[in-house]
Amino acid sequence: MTINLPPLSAIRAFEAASRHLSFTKAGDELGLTQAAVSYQIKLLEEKLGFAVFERKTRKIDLTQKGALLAEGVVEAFSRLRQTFQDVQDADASELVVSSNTTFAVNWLASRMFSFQMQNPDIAVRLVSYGPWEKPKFDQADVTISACYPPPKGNLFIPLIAADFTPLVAPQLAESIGGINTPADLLKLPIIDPDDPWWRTWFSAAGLPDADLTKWPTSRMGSQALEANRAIAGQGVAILTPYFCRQALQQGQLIQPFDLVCAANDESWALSYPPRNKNSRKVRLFQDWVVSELGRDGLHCPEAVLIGQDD
Amino acid sequence: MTINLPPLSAIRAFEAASRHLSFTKAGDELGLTQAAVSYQIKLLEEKLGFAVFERKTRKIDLTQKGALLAEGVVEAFSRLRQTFQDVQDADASELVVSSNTTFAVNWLASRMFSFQMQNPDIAVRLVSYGPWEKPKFDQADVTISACYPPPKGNLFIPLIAADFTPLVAPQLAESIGGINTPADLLKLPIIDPDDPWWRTWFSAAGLPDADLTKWPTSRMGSQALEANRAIAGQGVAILTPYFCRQALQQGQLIQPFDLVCAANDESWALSYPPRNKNSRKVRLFQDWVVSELGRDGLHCPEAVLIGQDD
DNA sequence: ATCTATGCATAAGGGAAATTTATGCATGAC
DNA sequence: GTCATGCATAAATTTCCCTTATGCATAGAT
Repeated sequence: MTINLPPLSAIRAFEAASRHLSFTKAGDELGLTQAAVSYQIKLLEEKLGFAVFERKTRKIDLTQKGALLAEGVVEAFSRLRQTFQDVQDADASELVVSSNTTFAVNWLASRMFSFQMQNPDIAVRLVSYGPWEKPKFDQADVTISACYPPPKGNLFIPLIAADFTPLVAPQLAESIGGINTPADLLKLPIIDPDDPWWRTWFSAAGLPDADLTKWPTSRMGSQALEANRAIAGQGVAILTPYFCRQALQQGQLIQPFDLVCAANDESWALSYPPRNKNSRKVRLFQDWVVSELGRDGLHCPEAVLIGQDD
Repeated sequence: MTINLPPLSAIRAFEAASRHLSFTKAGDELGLTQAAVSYQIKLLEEKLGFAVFERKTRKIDLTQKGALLAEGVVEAFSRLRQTFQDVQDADASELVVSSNTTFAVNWLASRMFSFQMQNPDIAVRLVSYGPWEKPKFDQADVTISACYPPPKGNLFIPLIAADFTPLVAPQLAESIGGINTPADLLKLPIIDPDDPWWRTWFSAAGLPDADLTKWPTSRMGSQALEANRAIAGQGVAILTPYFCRQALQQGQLIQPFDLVCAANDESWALSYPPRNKNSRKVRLFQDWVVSELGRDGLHCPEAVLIGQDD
């Protein structure tokens, strides 16, 4: 099955030289000197044991065997180039974005249209993952994640601080005569009481021992679903205010306390493997995300290299 | 026309890895370590901007794009291998021998059959060149020449000293009452009087001023033709005794004088370009020539490298 | 005929890139 | 839990590829 080929650089030089019938022109095409091509051809002839070019003065011709070789070699390289071209074209035209559901629903979904209008040559495929899945950093061109640090070596841009505070529908707050102290919250149904954010927030609010066990476990899996239940008046949820701007502005939800906690490691961030550093589609997407955030008054730091693995 | 391909060594590693779905096995096939393949694949992915393999535990799979690439790349390499295989097979099975006419007629012709019997897989093409042509060292696998030194770098085996002495048909010698002194030769027609060998020989025989101009110029071009004329009694020729062994043994020719001159640079020799150093067919031919000469009691020195150009 | 420009060959030297060695890590099998 | 397998990674080394600087031959021009 496996015949030993001569050195591939020699074959490549031969391929170009056989098309141009000139070492000098072949060198130009390959970005090499004439001497380099001459060297490679000689090497090839050495390996093969026969001449592939006849050296005339100021021109070269393929020998008979050289011509036979050239035919197959040129075709093989043509096939190679075509293959890479095709796949690279396909790659350039499809952007796979992996995002956790929260970000996808609260942020991406409503804005993606603008990206697609700006970049009609790029097809976007959005792959979201739930809160119990790990982001598939390696299967997407770019990933938006929280909680999980990207693999070492990835490029990383913090987007949005994952801060949180209880939010509640105004009618529900009224139903207990208004919410004045953190303890008042415990009079209401707690949406997703297992979310560790609750414990963090109650501790910061001076109630480290708040009993959160009396409500049934029901992790929703995304802030979008929790927010919907809160808006529907089914309970009080712990949410990131930025994602609920609209509901807050429109009065569907209110924020009873100024106390907003921030998760340390759990900011939303955009990241991608280093091989995409120069990828056009990834750059376009990153720039678009950053500019969208800018329109909300949020400014993102530069991309940094992740130095440590999880 | 010319798309930049990723590094060819990376493509080669990918080709093997995509067939084996294993870096380790690909390394084995290519004669590399697993680490080298891993490195090359990573390099390729870096250049392309997307992954070609999905790393699972203890196995790898092609990604979607990787699979597209693999198809074309494997085919292209298959084409390359086939091409080189075919041409190398063709090369191995045809031996082109360039020889001057003298050696071809006097020596090769009658013996070539034995070589072909010993090596039925090798087709021999004999290209002879006349005395006024230069040997085409570069167009033959192996060249047998005299007078012209092979190009620098060629391998070179002296075969037969080009010595010479006048030979004549016995009847012709009788016709002038026998040949007793070198001057007697001048009473007979001189075949090919322009051959510089005559001047050399007459000088050595004490007649540096022998007048050779009275016979018409007629360079025959090969000892075979001159020998035939001598045998036919048309004159006296200056010939290499080794090539006329048969005629001398059978009494068709006689050698009037023991004086045999040797040409310095003009021995017959076998030579070939250095790229054929390890060529099977050339080695077989060289060994056969040497052994044939050995049967005539002649022993050849080792091959030497030509250090100076003509 | 002489001169010039063009194109390939060659030698020496430098340097980038490929490869190896020596690890580490994850996981599937026992 | 332990071992074996297979890929990843870092550092060091080596290979060999390429360039620079020449030489040489000759076709074409004057």
